[in-house]
Amino acid sequence: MGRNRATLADVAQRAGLSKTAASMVLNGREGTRLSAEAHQRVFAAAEELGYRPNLAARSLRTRKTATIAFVSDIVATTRFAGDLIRGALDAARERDHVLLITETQGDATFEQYAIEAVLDRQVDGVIYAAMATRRLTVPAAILGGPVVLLNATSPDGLPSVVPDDEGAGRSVATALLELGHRDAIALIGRNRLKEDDPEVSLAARARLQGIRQTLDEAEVSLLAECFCTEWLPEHGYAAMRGLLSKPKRPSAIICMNDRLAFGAYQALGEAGLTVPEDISVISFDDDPIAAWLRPSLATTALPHEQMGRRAVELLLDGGATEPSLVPMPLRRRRSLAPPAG
Amino acid sequence: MGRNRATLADVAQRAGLSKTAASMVLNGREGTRLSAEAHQRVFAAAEELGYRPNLAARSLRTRKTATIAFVSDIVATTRFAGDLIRGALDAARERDHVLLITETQGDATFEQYAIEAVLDRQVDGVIYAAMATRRLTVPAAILGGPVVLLNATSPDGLPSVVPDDEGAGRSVATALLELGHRDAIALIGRNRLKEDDPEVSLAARARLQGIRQTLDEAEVSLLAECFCTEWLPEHGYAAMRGLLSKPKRPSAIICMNDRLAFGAYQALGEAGLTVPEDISVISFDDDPIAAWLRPSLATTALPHEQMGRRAVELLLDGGATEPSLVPMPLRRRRSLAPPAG
DNA sequence: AGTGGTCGCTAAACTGATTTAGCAGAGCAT
DNA sequence: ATGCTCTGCTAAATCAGTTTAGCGACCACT
Repeated sequence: MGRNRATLADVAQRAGLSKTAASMVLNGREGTRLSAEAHQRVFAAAEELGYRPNLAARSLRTRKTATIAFVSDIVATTRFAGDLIRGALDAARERDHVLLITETQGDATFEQYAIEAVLDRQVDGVIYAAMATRRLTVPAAILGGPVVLLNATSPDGLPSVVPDDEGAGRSVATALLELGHRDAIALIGRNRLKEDDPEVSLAARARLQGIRQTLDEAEVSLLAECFCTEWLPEHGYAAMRGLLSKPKRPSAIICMNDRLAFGAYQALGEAGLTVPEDISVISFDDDPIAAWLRPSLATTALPHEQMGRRAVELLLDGGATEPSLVPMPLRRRRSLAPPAG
Repeated sequence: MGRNRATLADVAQRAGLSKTAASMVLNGREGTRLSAEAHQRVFAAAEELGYRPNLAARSLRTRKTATIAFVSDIVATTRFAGDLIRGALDAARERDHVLLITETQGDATFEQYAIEAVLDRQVDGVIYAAMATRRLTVPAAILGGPVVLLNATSPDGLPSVVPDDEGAGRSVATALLELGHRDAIALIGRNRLKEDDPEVSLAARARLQGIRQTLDEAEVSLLAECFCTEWLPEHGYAAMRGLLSKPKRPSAIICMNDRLAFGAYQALGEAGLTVPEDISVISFDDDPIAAWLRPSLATTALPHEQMGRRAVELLLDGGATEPSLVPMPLRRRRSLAPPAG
């Protein structure tokens, strides 16, 4: 890989100058008194030789690698991981940095290994990412340098980037109120574990709080709240069937995420009910299936790409230490209508 | 990041030996004649100081970085990218390597930049990945070192890893034949562009070929073939409606991917038809939605994680130069049944 | 006694950059 | 002629490892 690349010494020699001179010219050092002609010669030589500095050598001296570690618990599970990475990648490229990616799989041994691997490579900073928004404690080993938490917060008061789930809760509730829904709004996806343990999820509690607050202000209370052990389609399906078996049929359903909503759609379809004429549905995440459903599902988007970007910006450009809340925009789609009759 | 780490010189000093001795002991060099006691002392000193070698310094000398570049066209678009990366990450970790990830976004400028960025960092090899299985030409710049194509092939005869789409086509057709489907099998997702231009897709042609071959051998011909401009749910929906409007109703549908199948499900649901009692459906990819659908969708899985793993193995351990075909296992699910009546 | 070999270890070179310290020559004033 | 400053540039140290070449002590053999 990249054998026989020209070195700085080659450039210097061709320009008839010292390595020192070449280095200074190429790095655009101010305050040096090299002649305009020397500049010319160095640039020309570098160009002709296709010179590119050896970053290993440079970072040995400067202790900068222009490399950021992206350490996450699980890369694969959700489609969103890719967006987080892509956003980070973009912002990193703009700053001439590159991303070293590792995965801990939530395993302490792997985490230890991952941290050592990136520290050994002298990364300039670490983005510690979680795939589900939650609270976590970062390993002490990485606290020696800049760290930003992505989709997570920590008790250490480290800079962090998280989605504004509470705001999303408010948007969702407001959207329904504006359409005239009031006393027949049901919620699918309550979950004690997610709501009560910040190390499992921060989203559940925040979303619920946003919804509650908005409804309270409008003096509306929920018709029903369904608990689900997981937020998967099958649970949404079961919850929706449960709701439909009750005497009072809801006019609108809020699902805690799009997969639950997908399950709810299935139950509604089987029951011969139409979205949104019979029942409106709104949800969270903006999973790709939301746009694919018929009718398309209104939801609040998790801005993963922006979050990844923001994390890199915080890491390299510095900035606020309080958690950086990224808004979750409401995607208005076909699944919303005023209540029937 | 990682300031005041102990250096090899520190270890050597504490052990009362030279840097040379310390280096040799820690690298487990054979043929050196250092005493057992010297070994002890070095290990002890390294342990006590928590010594970890500075990989920048090491790679300056050895020209090895234990780092692999993972260059892909698009990281985010599909959920599968994560699996590809995860597999690669796993295999890399097992070999004490780490992944440097960059994205070209299909843009020549970005690609140029990405390649330079990774070559500057002296990576030991490059995995050049495509998100849709296709043929491509790799930039000359990376040919100086080991390269493996992932989910792609190239005219240069570089080692590559691709899914066995033709085999998947055979599995799919065989599964239907075994259930007794014969003259009423329809296909959704023909697409001239994907089938004819290997730079767009290799999957479409291979899948089609596998299906055709198997059906031909059984002397069965397709009832209908629907062309779709894209492989998205809406196109599957439209195609399915088209099929249902014809006099002879199919007993089974093969969709070229799961998203098309999702659309087909929607159309079937609206038409009041039941899967699999009225019509069986089978497909390709094993997108997460396949398992979420009701009834769950039979499909052939794209083994992305295994592919990522295989790519790293090929790169580091060497191996066959002919394209490495990774089998696509058939996931038998609820959407299959013998033809009605 | 001289020679050769093995043992256990080290000094120094080397990798390719950055950075510090400083040198030669010109110009100017004293 | 001397001292001073400024200009334009360079030698050498440095970063933290790996690797080459070889040194001194000890032993065996002739």
